[in-house]
Amino acid sequence: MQNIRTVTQNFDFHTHQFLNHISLDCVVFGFHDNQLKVLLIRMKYTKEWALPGGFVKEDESLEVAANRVLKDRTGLDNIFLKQFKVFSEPQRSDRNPAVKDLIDSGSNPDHEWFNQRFISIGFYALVDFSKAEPTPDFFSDLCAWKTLDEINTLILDHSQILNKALETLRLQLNYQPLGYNLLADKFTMPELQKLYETILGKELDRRNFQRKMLSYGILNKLQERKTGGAHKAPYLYEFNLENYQKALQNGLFGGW
Amino acid sequence: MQNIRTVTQNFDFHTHQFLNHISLDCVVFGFHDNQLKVLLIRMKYTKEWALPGGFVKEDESLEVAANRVLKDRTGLDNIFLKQFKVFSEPQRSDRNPAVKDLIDSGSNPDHEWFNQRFISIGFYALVDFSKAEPTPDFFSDLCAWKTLDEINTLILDHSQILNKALETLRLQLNYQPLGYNLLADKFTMPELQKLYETILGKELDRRNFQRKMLSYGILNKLQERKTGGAHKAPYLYEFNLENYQKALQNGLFGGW
DNA sequence: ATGTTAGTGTGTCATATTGACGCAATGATA
DNA sequence: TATCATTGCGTCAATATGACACACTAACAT
Repeated sequence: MQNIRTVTQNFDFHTHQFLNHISLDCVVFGFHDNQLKVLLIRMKYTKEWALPGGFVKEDESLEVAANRVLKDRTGLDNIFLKQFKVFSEPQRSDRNPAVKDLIDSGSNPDHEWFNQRFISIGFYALVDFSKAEPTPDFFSDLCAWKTLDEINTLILDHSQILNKALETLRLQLNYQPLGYNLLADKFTMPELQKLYETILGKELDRRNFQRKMLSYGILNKLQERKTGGAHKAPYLYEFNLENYQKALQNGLFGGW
Repeated sequence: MQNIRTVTQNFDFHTHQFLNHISLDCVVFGFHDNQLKVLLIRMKYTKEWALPGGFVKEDESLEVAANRVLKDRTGLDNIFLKQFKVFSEPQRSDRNPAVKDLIDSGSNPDHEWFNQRFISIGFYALVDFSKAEPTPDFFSDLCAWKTLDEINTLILDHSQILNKALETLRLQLNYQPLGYNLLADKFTMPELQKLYETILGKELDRRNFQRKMLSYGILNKLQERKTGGAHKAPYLYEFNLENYQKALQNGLFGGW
């Protein structure tokens, strides 16, 4: 019987042609002022904006690593997180020439590391805007929420990652509930609708939205109303956690 | 102004605590005899069954690597491929004790490599069963199609990967067309329906299925009928490629 | 205090979609 | 030529959807 030595003796493990660098990038969504926001960091040296991210330790799963990164960036635990795509184009780590010069200059011993191709796992996260405390990391001097239209160029392929995250979120809206992780505990129907509209990028009929949303059975209507607004006080709702979880598992149906 | 050297001087790049091993695993689906089949390989040394997979070269994207792997396994180019999840649990590379002994024995210099945790990107692929030529790789002595109920234990967490692929496929069925990559050029409505039923794991009403499928406008009905069966000869259909592509892009609606 | 205004709660109605089923036609087999 | 399982094509009630009407109310300006 041949042993594993025989089997593998011709296989070229040790040339390092298969040693890849892994990172993860997080698209962190929050909802505030009836607007969808994304958490970004600004690089210390180049002042470019980027998605928060990090590396994966050898004893961590990606999910654990992403949670660690987001705990660092927001102070929050148990964030709603989902892998959505891996980005691995060989050119994805190519910087624009000006930035590359900056990095290569100063006889920096780490520029080799920086110029490697990283295979990056994209996560999107949904967090309660009001509870997050944006905190920069080792490479950045700023961490802040940005609305989508405030975001111009991002580092590397991060714009592409952001767009894909949005696209994924839009798709998921069609077969799973959303809102629990983005809204306060109590919220109004118009607030929930605005959230949906912002993500979908289109307006929805107020009355039909309510009908459909209620039909899912994931909301508890409260007696309380939200006062202080300039108009008729809307009722407050909360999610029915039990049914919400079930709906996450089993899926909803009907698109928007 | 601080330069990048200052920025990174305290960051521990070089401990290798961030050097991960990457692999990819493919769940290759085919359809034959009205049954869904999955392509598996059998390991030379341990005789365990596994999903076909491979490593990613430093100048390849994941997609290119997966195409390379599948070209090797099936002889086919331009296979329909989709990432669906990354598997990264630290224990995922732990083998069962008996197998581990086999691998560690024989003073095999590569057993360290084999016992590493690999972060593996899961792909699923849809291929025309009749055109694929299953071919084992360097580590395997057999490559063959298996129906789902013929599959028992797979190596490592490959069963989990397979299940997740199936689950993903089921979900995708709700918002994108399927069939072009799995069926022959011409096919009958009952064949298409069987495909859907097999993936969903439940039966569908023949007449309602046809109505819904036709409503998508992705089929061309041919004048030809399929003879040879023991009963009334069903019409043949082909996919309307233009509309099929559009539907892939824009999505369908309504679930099963 | 009163009217205005914009946002809210609730309901209606025509139309489209869905699920469940009927029935005649057909092609190999007995 | 009869049988039988399967196919093509259709019906109908129930349900879901999209578009819209109308009354209500909290804050604000006058």
